[in-house]
Amino acid sequence: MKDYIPVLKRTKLFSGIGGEDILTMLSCLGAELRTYKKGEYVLRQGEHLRDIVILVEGSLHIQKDDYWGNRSILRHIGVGEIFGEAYVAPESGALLNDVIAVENSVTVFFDVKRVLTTCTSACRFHNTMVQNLFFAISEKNRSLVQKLEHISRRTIREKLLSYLSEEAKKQNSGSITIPFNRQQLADYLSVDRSAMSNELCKMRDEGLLAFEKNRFRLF
Amino acid sequence: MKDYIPVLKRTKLFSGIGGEDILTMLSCLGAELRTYKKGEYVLRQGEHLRDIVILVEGSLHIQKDDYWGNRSILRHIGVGEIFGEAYVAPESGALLNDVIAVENSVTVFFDVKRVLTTCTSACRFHNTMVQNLFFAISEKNRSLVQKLEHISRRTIREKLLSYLSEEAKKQNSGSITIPFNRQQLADYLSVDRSAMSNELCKMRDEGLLAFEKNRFRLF
DNA sequence: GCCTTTCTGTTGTAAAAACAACCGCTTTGT
DNA sequence: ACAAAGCGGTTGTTTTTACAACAGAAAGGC
Repeated sequence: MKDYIPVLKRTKLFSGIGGEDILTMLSCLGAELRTYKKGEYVLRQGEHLRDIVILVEGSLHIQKDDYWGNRSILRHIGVGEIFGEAYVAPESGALLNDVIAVENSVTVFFDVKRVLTTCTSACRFHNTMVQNLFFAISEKNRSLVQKLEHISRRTIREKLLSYLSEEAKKQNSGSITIPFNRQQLADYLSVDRSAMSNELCKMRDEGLLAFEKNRFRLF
Repeated sequence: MKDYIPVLKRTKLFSGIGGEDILTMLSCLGAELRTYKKGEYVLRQGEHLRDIVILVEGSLHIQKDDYWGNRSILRHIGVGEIFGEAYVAPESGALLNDVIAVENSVTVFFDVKRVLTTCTSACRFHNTMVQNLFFAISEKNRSLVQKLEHISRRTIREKLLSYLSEEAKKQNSGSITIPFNRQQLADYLSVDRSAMSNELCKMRDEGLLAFEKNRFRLF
């Protein structure tokens, strides 16, 4: 667990809390390290979640497969990101999505309800943590709205441009790397892969962008 | 302001707080009542928000119009619902959407940062309120995910069924009333109104559902 | 009551997406 | 090194959607 303190320190959840204190809190909160091989499930749709999870190594996809095997990718989780916060509230029902390891990954689980429900004076970081949680989920909320904006576009081209230009803004560069291959990007944008591939090549031929694998450059 | 205490008391934000205490808190937080006529803007895209807002009368739409006048409705806000929570975090940027009064409406604005940033021992409800805020935004997060699920469907029919059946589940009945007219529903689901109208009638003819105005019954 | 505006459904056409099948290249595993 | 699996691009066909234009019904204003 100690190895990951530097990562944890940089997460939104532990913002403003020192490394020493994090270690104390983790044990107090019953933190648990779990490892996954590529392709393994971290969480499954329908489960009830009692913990909040931080990814400390690897990468994950939050996704959903329907009856016919059509996959929809809700979001990509990178190192240092939190997930599961939306299901910590008492009335929140079962998980709506699967969480799956895209590569070998390591997570930290811990029972955030202890923070939320125990006497608030028990630990001086309770308040900080609740507030951090609030900011984290607030940010996730805004990013979901932005994803809705991409998906709401009517054509594949518009969806691509909406997504790629937001990534460019986030990464502060016209040259970006995305965490998806073609199929995954299509599943993320809810379009057909071949149609999307086609559109990408048209856009490239028109001089709108260039790409190689998962690196894109916008002009 | 007093007139709306019963409404406020039933909101998620003041859950677990008595009417008397709410009144005290409101003045302490600089709560402000604002009224809007049908069609007026409550908030505008690009603004920076310092307050959290509760709708106590009427109804609102959170929406966005692009350069060409295409409207996209993000969500409908009913009496007792909170909005703006996602923009209270310090690093959250400008508002991504407009908020507009669908009918004559009344809101309560108040500076929630006072709760989040002042010494937490100043008021015994600070912690309750931060926690309530957290649960509220957590629920909104889940509902955004569900909306993404509707929009992610590939055909208009699937989008309609996804949306309507979720409403039926929420309203716990096969017979539901939606807060949208046809154009608004189309803007909510990001499809063309006439195509949607067409599809609805086809579905009716096939015996999948029945409707009259904004009332729908699923079979 | 009458006029105007808004709302909903209808139709036809053009554009776009989904779907399916296939190919060559790369990566992976043994 | 070889076979198998995965990935990305291409093409043709079918389905679906967007778009535009219009008409009748309903609602709202004066």
